[in-house]
Amino acid sequence: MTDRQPPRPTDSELAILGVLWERGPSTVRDVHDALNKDGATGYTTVLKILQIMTEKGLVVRDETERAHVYESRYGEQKTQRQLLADLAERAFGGSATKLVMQALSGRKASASELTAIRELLDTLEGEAK
Amino acid sequence: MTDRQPPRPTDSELAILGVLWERGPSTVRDVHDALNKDGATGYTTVLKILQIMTEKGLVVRDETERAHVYESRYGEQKTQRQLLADLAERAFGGSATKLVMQALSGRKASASELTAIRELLDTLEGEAK
DNA sequence: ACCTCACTACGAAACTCTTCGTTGACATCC
DNA sequence: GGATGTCAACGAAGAGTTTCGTAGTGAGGT
Repeated sequence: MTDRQPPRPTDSELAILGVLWERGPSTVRDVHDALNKDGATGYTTVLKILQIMTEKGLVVRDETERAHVYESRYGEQKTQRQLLADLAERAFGGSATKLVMQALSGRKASASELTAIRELLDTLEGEAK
Repeated sequence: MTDRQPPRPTDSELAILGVLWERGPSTVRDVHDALNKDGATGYTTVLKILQIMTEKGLVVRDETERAHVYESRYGEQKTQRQLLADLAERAFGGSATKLVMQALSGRKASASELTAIRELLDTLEGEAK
């Protein structure tokens, strides 16, 4: 028991997680306001999803104040890696390398982005074995 | 109208698409048998999902024979890129570069894999005006 | 004390996904 | 030509997701 691996977040959950990562611990109203800059989602809808996410263990809730404060339980990078590993497994036959190469060739990257990736490669190659 | 962009395949649909990509056009029985090497999925379940995928436009169906023959409508790479673009949008703030870098640092790659990626980078950088 | 506002909780409705049992059509084999 | 087996189609059940209306509770102002 202790801590199982987190479940895959749905689309709405991911949108909320994005706000929590950006803002840090937030109330329902905070999240709702941040989300409604573009899309329109009802206040109770956000609340409900946050409640479900609490049950799932995706977020933790601080109930000491009247307006409960929610915080993402897992960091942005950890969640992103989880999602990538999941996608690699489901759609790339488990090969993260194939995923990377497809992602690279699938879009135009600017020269500076390519340089950044190349530097990352240098670092990885340096520490590999 | 004409042709809209394909919907995101679900997990089961992706498993079936994997078989179709590997085998080429196949009957329901073909897919079911290929899938049941490891997991256990009922025949009618595979049939039902293929019917739904036909409605969605993810596969095309040849009904000339008694045993209908299904074929993936979109290529493996196209679908993979679609999924990656989707994930980048939903979880990486639209930045495919962040996705790539996260995927690279999130796992150990062998030296040969790193080399392959580096070569791809060279190609991309060459043609990036 | 009372009114009003903000907040959480509850639950229902609509929708999708996954699964499979059943049915009816069709072909093939004695 | 009747039995057997394979096939697509239909429908339904159960779980999960997303949405929101309504109710209840508490806090703060007048």
